[in-house]
Amino acid sequence: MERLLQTIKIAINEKIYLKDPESSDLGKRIIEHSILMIDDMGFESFTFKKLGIKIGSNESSIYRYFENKHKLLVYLTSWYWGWLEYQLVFATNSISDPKEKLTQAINIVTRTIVEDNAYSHINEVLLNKIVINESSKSFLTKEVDEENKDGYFVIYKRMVTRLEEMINAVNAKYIYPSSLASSILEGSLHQHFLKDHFQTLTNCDEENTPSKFMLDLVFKTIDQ
Amino acid sequence: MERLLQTIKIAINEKIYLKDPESSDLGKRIIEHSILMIDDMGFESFTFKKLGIKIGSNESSIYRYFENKHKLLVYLTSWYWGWLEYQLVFATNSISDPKEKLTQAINIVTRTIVEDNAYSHINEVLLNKIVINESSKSFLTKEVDEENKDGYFVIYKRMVTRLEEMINAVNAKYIYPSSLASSILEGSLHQHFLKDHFQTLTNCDEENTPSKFMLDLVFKTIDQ
DNA sequence: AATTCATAAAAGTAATACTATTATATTTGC
DNA sequence: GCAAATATAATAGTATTACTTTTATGAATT
Repeated sequence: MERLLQTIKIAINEKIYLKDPESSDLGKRIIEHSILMIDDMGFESFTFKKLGIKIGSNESSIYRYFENKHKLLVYLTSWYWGWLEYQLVFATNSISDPKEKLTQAINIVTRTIVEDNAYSHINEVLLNKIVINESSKSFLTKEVDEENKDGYFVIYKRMVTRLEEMINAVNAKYIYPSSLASSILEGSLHQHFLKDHFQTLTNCDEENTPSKFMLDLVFKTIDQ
Repeated sequence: MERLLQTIKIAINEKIYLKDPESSDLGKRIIEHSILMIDDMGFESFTFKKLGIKIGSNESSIYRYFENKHKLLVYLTSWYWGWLEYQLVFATNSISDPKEKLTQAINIVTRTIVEDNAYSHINEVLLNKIVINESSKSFLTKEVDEENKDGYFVIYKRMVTRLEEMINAVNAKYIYPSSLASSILEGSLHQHFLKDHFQTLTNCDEENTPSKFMLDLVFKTIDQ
């Protein structure tokens, strides 16, 4: 993406980490290799001990950055949504026609991520895969209400609100704008998952992308 | 529900368990109390050791029924979908008008579950809560393809196919019937979750139910 | 040169997720 | 009615996880 992004830091709620991983070389290596390892072995098998061995550091040093692996997952997904939000705003800001704006927004948030080298230590393609496969686990917990109160999910919620406002701008009479907005995000992640693992449960593939499915669904729903 | 259900056993793929929990009193207590405990403490905190203590049995005895707690979760969700499938077929079988049939189907699969005493040891209300809060964890794993090949998710897939066929019967020209069908199931679980934890991300509540949202979405999408 | 700070190393703890072995109680088949 | 088979319970043990604590070391700062 734009060079501009290289100078912009995605602001993550400070409660999620103990020490900002962007503030040191070790912190960046934690982020870089946790993405590679979670993608490779899945969140359940991933441990701080294994990560420590991989980055030639000690388990206890990683614990100075994140209380536990759940918080690391919350951090990674927050970063992803922050990164995507930036692209959403950047790409839609100058569009005045509400339909065109919403179309572009849906394209951005539902597309398959391709290489982006704005942040050298973060592989956005793999991070997108992690969001598809693991991010539900960040909020499907008994602690969700408490963590929500502490602002762990603000960026995600802001994304939904942005989409909701764009839906409203197209059709102010539609009575489920936030349900539709949240469905665009979760639904497209789910269709991406299905196309990789349950092809019989989706019509989405390389040609009929989740983006096309969602655009068709959204505009038929609100545009009448 | 109907008494009929009391005599019908929901058939679960035998690979999911080591010994059929329906075949013994201990097995039924395992199912009964695992539902109560997973609802109460969440899947992460739930262990076979704690379950053993609760039912006055031993951890090792539970391991003779299920290899691990993941398989127990797959069993519980499969049972739920089998139970819901039965209600879906029962309630829509005699309807000939395609639109009315699909309407009824969506109502059944998206509604809030209320008490049902057909199976004395299974609390369907709590099981529905578990499906909302935990069932994604049954397929968001590194083993999903292997388990899918072994038929762990057949009942769920059959449900999606049934909905897909009903969508086709209303509009054979719609090109995303299975994506829409899978979105009805996952999307409604997600809206139920949001209404309990993230009210700002949904318009659904007791009045504007997920069923109404889904009916509106589906018919606007395919009915034109 | 002294202090502080970040990281590393090592050791320890409680719990988890099992497995294995043996004992006991119950059921069933002849 | 008894032996054999089966189910369950009890006990103990293992490797790993998810941490915490303490101490050491080196690097940067004052």
